[in-house]
Amino acid sequence: MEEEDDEVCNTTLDLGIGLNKFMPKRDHDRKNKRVFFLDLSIPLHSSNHAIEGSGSGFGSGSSSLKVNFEDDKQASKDSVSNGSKEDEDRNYGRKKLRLSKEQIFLLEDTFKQHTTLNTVQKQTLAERLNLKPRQVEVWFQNRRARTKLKQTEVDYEFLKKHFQRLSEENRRLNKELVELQSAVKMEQTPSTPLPFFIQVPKAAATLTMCPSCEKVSKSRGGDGGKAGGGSGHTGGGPYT
DNA sequence: CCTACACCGGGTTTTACTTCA
DNA sequence: CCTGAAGTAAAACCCGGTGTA
Repeated sequence: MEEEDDEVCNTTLDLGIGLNKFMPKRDHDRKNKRVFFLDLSIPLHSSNHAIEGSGSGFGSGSSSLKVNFEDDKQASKDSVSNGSKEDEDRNYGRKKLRLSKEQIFLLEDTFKQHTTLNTVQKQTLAERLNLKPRQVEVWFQNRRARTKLKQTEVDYEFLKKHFQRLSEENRRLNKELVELQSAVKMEQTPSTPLPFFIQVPKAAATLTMCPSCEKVSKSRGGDGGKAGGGSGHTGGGPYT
């Protein structure tokens, strides 16, 4: 609604060639309206503004906040045209406005209080910032997008670390599992020293298992159940 | 139900500015 | 120091979806 007022009733006189920066292309395209402009806008950097008050009284309608754009050179340069020939020469087409520190301060302050604005709040804030409601609206949209992106990055980092912890835990548990399986295997091969004491039945002592092929066979009396060394199976050298 | 409108999120384009070779 | 290419942040825009009167 306020957009319509902004654009249809816009009194901007634009001498540039191409799209008027005060007429969002979106609405122009969509509604195909013919709009005439006579720019009577007040320059942002008129004189000696300053943020008076924190802006916390936003929306109350009794705010005394004023904005100083003077010490922000870029804002002065790029904000709403002051009607000079220089600006007119540069302002045709899409021109990106650089918001001043003071404007951003108030916008951020308002954003902290509420991340979305109703029509009245938007209008009020736009007036206090000497911006168009559409600009305030766009700023809030972009600000929400930035917040969401930042939150996504935070979430990603958290999940990444969580994944690393779980991977580490998984590795540790796998290692433990292998060790336990190995211990169980050793339990079945009494010829090798066990990591813990197990009383082996005498009958079992007569059995030997090749460590490589895991073939269990009855040992001959003379060898005394010697199965270690890994070479017993292949013959090896004569024991002395 | 249909329509017009406002608003929003997501994505893209454009521009101002910074960094660096 | 100057300059131009590359990178970045953010303003502006587009489009589709949704809620509401």
